[in-house]
Amino acid sequence: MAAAETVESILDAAEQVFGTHGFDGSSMRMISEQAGVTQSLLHYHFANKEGLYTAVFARRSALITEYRKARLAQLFNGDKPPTLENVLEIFVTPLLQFFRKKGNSAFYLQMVAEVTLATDDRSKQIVTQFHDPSAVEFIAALTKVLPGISKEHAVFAYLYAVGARQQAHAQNGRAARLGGTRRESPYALLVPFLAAGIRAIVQASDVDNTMVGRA
Amino acid sequence: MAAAETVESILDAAEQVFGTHGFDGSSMRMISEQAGVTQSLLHYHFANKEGLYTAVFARRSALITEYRKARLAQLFNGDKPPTLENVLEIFVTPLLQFFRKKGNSAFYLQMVAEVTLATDDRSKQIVTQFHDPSAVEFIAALTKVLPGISKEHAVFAYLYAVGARQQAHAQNGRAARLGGTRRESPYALLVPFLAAGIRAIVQASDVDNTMVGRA
DNA sequence: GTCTATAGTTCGATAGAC
DNA sequence: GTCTATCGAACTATAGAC
Repeated sequence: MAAAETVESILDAAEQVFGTHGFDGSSMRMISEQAGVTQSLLHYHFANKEGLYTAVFARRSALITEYRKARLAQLFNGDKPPTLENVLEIFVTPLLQFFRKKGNSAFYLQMVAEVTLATDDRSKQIVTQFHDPSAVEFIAALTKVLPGISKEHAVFAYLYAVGARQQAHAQNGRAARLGGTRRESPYALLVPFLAAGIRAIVQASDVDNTMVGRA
Repeated sequence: MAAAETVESILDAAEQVFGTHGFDGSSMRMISEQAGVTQSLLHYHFANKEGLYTAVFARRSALITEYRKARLAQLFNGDKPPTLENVLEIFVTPLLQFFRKKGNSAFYLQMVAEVTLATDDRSKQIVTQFHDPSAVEFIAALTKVLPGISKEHAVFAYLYAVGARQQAHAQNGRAARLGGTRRESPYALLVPFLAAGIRAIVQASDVDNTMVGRA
């Protein structure tokens, strides 16, 4: 009956190993050793490697999506009219409170980056099931704070933001290599960067609409 | 003596397979079948899997870096003073002319995205050797067209741009899924988005400098 | 330079004891 | 629920013929 804790330990280990080496670079043996259990126990609880991989996303995504949804709802039900910056702050803030082990948030973000960029069916399925709901929320929020933006441009704005955020939290040491000293958080500039960039997209939308209106 | 053409065929096949399945998801067998040669021939020409992987980057990177370096030099030696938009256009333009087979540019960009986000030593080594030189060029160009920006902020601006561009050319179908109809190129909005975002970073730099001056 | 054949390792998954 | 033991497949790499 201590199985619940065992399952959590396995998921923690899987998160670390999958986040570090990717799906194909990770083996069930590596994960079982990291978790301190035998390999067959992984199959008992998660059937196969793909099931374990999916379970890592399933554990986090619902909580995170609901949390962000709640914060956006709170924002739009407040007294002051929400700004683009308010929405983007919810978007870029790392959600450390959902991780039991320090450092696992970086591993999970690495896993999200992998499936977001990959083209295979398994990755597409995971993004569709676990991450698109949150994306839809943010795209809707963007259209609320930016009435001039088109649906299609809001999608592009969201995807650009996803990409910039991925590089901001990349743990590969490239920023330090390119920039010498590394005193500043790459998050500090992200919100002003995204806000100005997305407002420029709105202007492009307006120009397009105007030209369509003329034609 | 037709070996040169054979080597190119192998590299084309490796580019496609590595770009589609990643380093660990690709096997020497898959690549040899795609190239229409035997597996041992891959070892004869490239010693091992890592050697073949590295060779794919080596074939493209020098040419691309030199091409961009030349276009930037041409830009800064022209009559008109270059704008941020001029620099960014060179940055976002896909370099189709360096690919023998149609579609391989997408595979190569996928490979670049993988090593740029990964944290293992092999990926770091490849980025350092083959992509950082081009990054240094762009960061220098940014500091030229934006005198107020700090070196560190220019690095962040460059990395944000890398991330946004990666999502813009992602071939995973997510934009279509989130945005309904897909009539517009995700590249069209990228330059105005990045230009406005980076100018916002410059303003943040100026504010920082002012505050440092006050303290 | 290109092939066939295979050695040696690691993998995902399962059977069965407790 | 967790373990030991192992099977069969797939992998990287190499030896050796031509």
